[in-house]
Amino acid sequence: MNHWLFKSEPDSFSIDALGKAPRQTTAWDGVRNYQARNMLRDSIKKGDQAFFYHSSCEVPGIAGIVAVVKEGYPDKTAFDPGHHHYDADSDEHEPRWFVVDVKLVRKFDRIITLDELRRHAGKALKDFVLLRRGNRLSVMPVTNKEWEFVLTLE
DNA sequence: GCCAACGTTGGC
DNA sequence: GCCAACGTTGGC
Repeated sequence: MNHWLFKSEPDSFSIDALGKAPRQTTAWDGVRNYQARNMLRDSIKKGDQAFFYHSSCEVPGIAGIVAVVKEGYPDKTAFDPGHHHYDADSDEHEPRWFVVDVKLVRKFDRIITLDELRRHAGKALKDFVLLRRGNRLSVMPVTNKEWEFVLTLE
C-alpha cells in the first residue's frame, strides 16, 4: 500500500463536505497538472491511503485520511463545456485527465497545520514533497516513514 | 490583495 | 529548442 497527499481548497471542497457526500465517497476531479495526472492514472492503487490537505485557507494543513476505492478513470468534468474544469482538448476517446474515487477514512480531531509540519522540515520531514520550495502539486507521494511520522503528530 | 514560484503557451 | 509572456497556485 502506498501513501499520498491530496490538496483541496476547503472553500470548494472540504473534508466535511466529503463526510456529507453519499457513501462518504467522491471522485477526485479537476486535477489539471500532468505530473499529478500521471499519478492518478498510473500509480495510485485501490487500497492506498492519502492525507486530505486543506490549502489556500485560514489554517492550511492536513485534515484527515481518505482511502482510494477506485483506480484511475477519465475525468468527466473535462468533457462538460459548462463545467469549470472543462478542457476542449480532452477527447472522450483519448482522455487527457483522470480521477480516482476516494472514501473518507477519518477526520482528525484537529488540523495538523502546515506550520507544525514545517517544524520537522529539517529532520523527519526533510524530503516531504509538500514542504519543497515552490511546490504546487495537488497530488503527491508520501513515503511510509513520512506517513507514520505525521500520524504521531496527531 | 500581494507576490514568489511555477507550468504552459506560442512566436521565432 | 529557446524563452518571454501569461495564468495559476498558495502562503501570508
